[in-house]
Amino acid sequence: MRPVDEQMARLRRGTAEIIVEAELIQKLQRARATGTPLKVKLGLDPTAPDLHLGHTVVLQKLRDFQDLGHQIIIIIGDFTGMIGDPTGRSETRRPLSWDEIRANAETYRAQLGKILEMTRTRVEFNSTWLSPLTFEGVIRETAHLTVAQMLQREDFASRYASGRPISLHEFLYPIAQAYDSVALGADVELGGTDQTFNLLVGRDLQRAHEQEPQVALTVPILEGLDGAQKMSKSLGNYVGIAEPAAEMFGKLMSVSDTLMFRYFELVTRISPEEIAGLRRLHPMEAKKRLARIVTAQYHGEAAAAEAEAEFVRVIQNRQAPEIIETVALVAEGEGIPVWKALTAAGIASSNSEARRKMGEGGVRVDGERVIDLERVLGRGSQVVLQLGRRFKRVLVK
RNA sequence: GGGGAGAUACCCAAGUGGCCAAAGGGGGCAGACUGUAAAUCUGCUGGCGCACGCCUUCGGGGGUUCAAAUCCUCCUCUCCCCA
Repeated sequence: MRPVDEQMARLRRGTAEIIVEAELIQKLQRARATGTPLKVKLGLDPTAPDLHLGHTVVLQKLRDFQDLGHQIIIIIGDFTGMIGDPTGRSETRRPLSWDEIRANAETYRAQLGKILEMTRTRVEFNSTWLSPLTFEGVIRETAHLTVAQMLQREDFASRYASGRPISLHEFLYPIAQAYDSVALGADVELGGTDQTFNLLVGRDLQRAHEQEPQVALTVPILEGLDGAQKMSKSLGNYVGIAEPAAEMFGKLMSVSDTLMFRYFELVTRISPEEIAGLRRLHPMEAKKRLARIVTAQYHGEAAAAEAEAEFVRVIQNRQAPEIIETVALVAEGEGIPVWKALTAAGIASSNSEARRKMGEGGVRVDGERVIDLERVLGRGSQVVLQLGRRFKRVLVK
């Protein structure tokens, strides 16, 4: 195991907060002296198995621990998933079936492999120890925490203050997560800064069980493509790591200049010095580098290069994409009206929208703007339909 | 247990019998300008072969009325105050 100083240097990078840093140093020292790796835990929600760049921030930190020779443990929160981490919006979720959980876990495994070394990664389901907890057991655990403690959580406090509902079971989420730490005897738990409270409850509960409290290590929350809210699938402002290369590249190019450097910092492994250098480039060039690096990370260099070429072609040079999906449509009589073709090809979500967009000048047929609602695509014609950034090649039969 | 307030479209929020497919804002989409950035400006933002027409939508059911988001009634959910 590397010297503690060296380990700490790596672990501190890109970290938001380490609670308590001195304790982490102590743990590392002991681990090194006894040759016992630390147990480092990260919980994942089983309901949304599509990882996005937001997840990669914490996963890369987990990888750091792994590289430093520690035991990393992924907890699939199949049990806690039934509760749903309190966000104010989410209600109690529909419990997932075992098959769904298994399927999601497999999806995870495949995606996690892009960042972690899966052969050295322990994966656990928290239903293993949470399901057998009796009501009596739950009472015993909840008795260790107080309502005042729960209200320290910002989300609860603000909802309580503004009169929005807090379901009782929502209190149980942090407790269940904390119990995971107890069950594992975790030394460190990772999470985004929004997890700080939950991680701290873990410390409290471990103390109550006379375990050495875990160190809570948090990483910054990555802003989504909108640059404002946190990246999340439900907000639709995310870049999934399993997305096609071209899409990934395009999404990253649409990020704001400010956000771009945030992404350089949190999503790539580039050193601060290099990032400083990139600031001197034309922002567009720098952004292409970002898109290229990230895309290559998940799709390989070749695919990233191709994605960039496509970007230049379609977006910068305003040409039609290299590959456009072809849709065959059935003509009615002489042909099919453009607006109807737009809907049928799945470019517009309704006929009304298609007509509307035509009127607004947002529709092109073979690159030529078409506003006339009467315009018909004749039988046997083959054209490229375009609404904004959506392209489809249409074959009228 | 008692009293009060509330539930409106993706979100916030106005509307308290017809002029309401429902103000305004946010978000989103499209266009202009660009570097598919940001900022700005413009248009649109329930569906229907498009029709000052029809259908669906103001928490859910039932009712009053020529006409209901608006009135009555029951139900479900939420918040506040008192106990």
